[in-house]
Amino acid sequence: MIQEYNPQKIEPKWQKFWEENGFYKAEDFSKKPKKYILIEFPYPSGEGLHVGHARSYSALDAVSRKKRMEGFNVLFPIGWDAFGLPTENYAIKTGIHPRIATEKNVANYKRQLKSLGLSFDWSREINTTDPGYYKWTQWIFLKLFEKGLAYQAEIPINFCPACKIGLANEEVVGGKCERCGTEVVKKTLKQWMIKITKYADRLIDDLKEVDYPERVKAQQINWIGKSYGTEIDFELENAEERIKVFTTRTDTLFGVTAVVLAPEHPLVQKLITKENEEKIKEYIESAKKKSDFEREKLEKEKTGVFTGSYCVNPGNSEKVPIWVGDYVVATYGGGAVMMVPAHDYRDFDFAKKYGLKIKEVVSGGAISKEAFVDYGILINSGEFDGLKSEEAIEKITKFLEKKGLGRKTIQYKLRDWIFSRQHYWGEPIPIIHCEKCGAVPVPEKDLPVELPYVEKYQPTGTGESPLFAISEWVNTKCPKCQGSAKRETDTMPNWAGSNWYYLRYLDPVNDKTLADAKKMKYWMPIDWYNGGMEHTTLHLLYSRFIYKFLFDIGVVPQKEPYQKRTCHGIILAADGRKMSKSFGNVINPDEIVQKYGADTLRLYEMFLGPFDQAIAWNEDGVKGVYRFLEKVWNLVSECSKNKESNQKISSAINKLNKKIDEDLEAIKFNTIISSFMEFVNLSQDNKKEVGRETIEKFLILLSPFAPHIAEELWSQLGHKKSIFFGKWPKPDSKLIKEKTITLIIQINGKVRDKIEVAADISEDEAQRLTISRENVKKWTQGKEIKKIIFVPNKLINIVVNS
RNA sequence: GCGGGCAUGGCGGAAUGGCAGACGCACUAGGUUCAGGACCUAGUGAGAGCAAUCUCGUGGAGGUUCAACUCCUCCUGCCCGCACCA
Repeated sequence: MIQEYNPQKIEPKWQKFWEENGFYKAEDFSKKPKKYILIEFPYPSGEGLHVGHARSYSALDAVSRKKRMEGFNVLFPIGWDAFGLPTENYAIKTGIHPRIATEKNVANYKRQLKSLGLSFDWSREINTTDPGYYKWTQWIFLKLFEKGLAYQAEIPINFCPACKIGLANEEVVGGKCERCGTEVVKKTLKQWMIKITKYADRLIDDLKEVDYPERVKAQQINWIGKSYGTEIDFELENAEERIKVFTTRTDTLFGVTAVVLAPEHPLVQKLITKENEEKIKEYIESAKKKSDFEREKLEKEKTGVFTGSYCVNPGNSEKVPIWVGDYVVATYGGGAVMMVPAHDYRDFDFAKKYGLKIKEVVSGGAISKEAFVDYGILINSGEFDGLKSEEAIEKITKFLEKKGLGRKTIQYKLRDWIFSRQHYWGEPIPIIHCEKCGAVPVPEKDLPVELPYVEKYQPTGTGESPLFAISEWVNTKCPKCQGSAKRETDTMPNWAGSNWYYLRYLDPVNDKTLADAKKMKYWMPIDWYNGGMEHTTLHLLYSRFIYKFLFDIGVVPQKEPYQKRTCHGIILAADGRKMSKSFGNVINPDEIVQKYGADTLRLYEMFLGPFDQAIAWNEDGVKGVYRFLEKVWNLVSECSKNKESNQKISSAINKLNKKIDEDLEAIKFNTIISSFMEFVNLSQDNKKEVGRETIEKFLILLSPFAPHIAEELWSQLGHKKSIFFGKWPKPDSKLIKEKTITLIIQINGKVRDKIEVAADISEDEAQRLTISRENVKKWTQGKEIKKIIFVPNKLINIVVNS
């Protein structure tokens, strides 16, 4: 059997063998306990698989393989999130139809994934662009519509002038389009919106029930941005309407010296007085032209204009001027704030700039210099003087409630989800617009509304979807009145398909329902979901919301889809930058597989460093792992004829066994790989003492991580059945215990000596041995021994006077 | 500003409060080789010493403890997310 380790030869052989024998098929309703292990399905881009994909897939593949060997019925599926902009942009550039491009890219990804020996259940492969799939994406939309959670609104949206598309807030990064980097502008369009805000509280509260990393929970909570406060009504001097402001600092009500409205506030037009009219209209126009990003850039330079009108402070009935300022966010808290310059930094700046009054109402600061924003004792606040801020908030709110001019309320930063995209390559929104009946849902029996296959999928440039130009598709009949009507031409964002894809894996070809209820009951929830940190406030939040909605309408069995979430760190190029074509620093996994083999790539990616940490690629490190596999190969050939292991080796293999069990649950793949290396190093130094049984156990332990070499050596050892039919061993704690240990001797906590002693040495015996040592005497001579601390199996510490 | 996290050799990193630097890379010396590479052996935190051994050492300053990379307080620097959110 001695031949050289040649991964190129053995890997394709076993990949074929595993696939042909259906090793990875998950069995519905199996009596074995189930494990649903999920990776975020990839977007099949033209660039091909990234080594970052390989990192998380290899790790979760190891988890899946190990769980199977432990007797679980494992579902580890794969599919394609294929709708969306990158493919459409690629198609526009190259003239290749997005459908063709997708097919090509999927085929390439598939080849690459298979070359890594990942144990996906390919029989459940899904693709979000299949009509049979997006039928159910559309069905979910109809349900949202039916329950009043999908609605249309004429709103100013973020618009990318390059992609010619509306963007959700989440897709705007630093004022720029997430995809192409162009500066985003405002444009008012009629958009489909989804009421995710209705689920804000539950999205926060139910985080208690799931096992997510702390930072993921914190980020979601922060994103939803729940804050408790008071809504206060400021009555107008000359009109019926009231200006409603939101504040968390109700205690500062008596310090209000102006009310500031966002330029978009609906009352602005009404409040403009004749003498100020021109100035204000000009100001509002210029504010509207500015993008959000520009507004943010000018953060320090606050601008505004006085409307000429006044309102009344409900606390002290003072007359308060009304201003317009673009630092007030239109979409939060009603787009109006009460300005308290003495106790808010922003208001302080604004008041200084325009010479507004600064009135101190909370003592403790030096308001002539800067705003005092901490809590304190109230002053200049009439009957509330002397109260602490906390009490004052309560009492002033009650006071306002009595007068009908204020109430406790809660505000969220989270906004409703803009669900329309003016693009071709997405799921058509299943709505028909009828002049008589309005927006009419496409009847369920007519789903899917198929995306027409056309030659012209370029953006129209007017902000309309390319579908708008396809008249034979657009013109249809109203399902209600049979009159002529037009189809909705916007498509869904690509989050739509990924909202629920994990359910489709359970029942990928069902055309009666999105997935059979019994199957969902068997498989859900997902036991372990790994993905990128960048999806925390996007896909992860959206899909939790959709799952909750599906739960509410009785489709899915629980409130939360993902029991445990982990996040992988991204892989950077060797130069520490992001891997990017433009930097020319991209590592293609194909090259590594060709040069070193899939097992090397898999182990290296796990060995790199902590799984959740961003880390730079290092080709020299790859070589180190390859050397390790060569050592494994040689070790197995050399030790296969040995009979039994000595005590040291059998202790080591059991320790390794235990270490893998523990570290896998703790997501510490890097230390698992180093433990394998340690064991091999030890075995190399004790070749004659490594018995056949130990070698076989070692191969079983290695098999989830480096499946090809393990399977090959297993078969070379004469086994007829695959190593993956082998049972995962349990560490034997009796064997782990060594007969002798190295007892550390400390004097005053410093290591001064070591002795080999029996592992079960008694405290008295250890003391006796220790005290008689020359090295110890040297340190204790002439000193009083105050205390001796004995830690069994570890150390003895002698405390002396210093 | 708010939230989350991190700081350990030349590098990536390891250490249930109990031998700091496992494992890998790089490097040095020797062996092997026609050569390059690969491989084998030994060494590799800093300083002192022929050596045994000793001193210092986990961003900084304190504290708790017989014992601190680990726990607590403060500070500094860096990374990630959010951000004129009232």
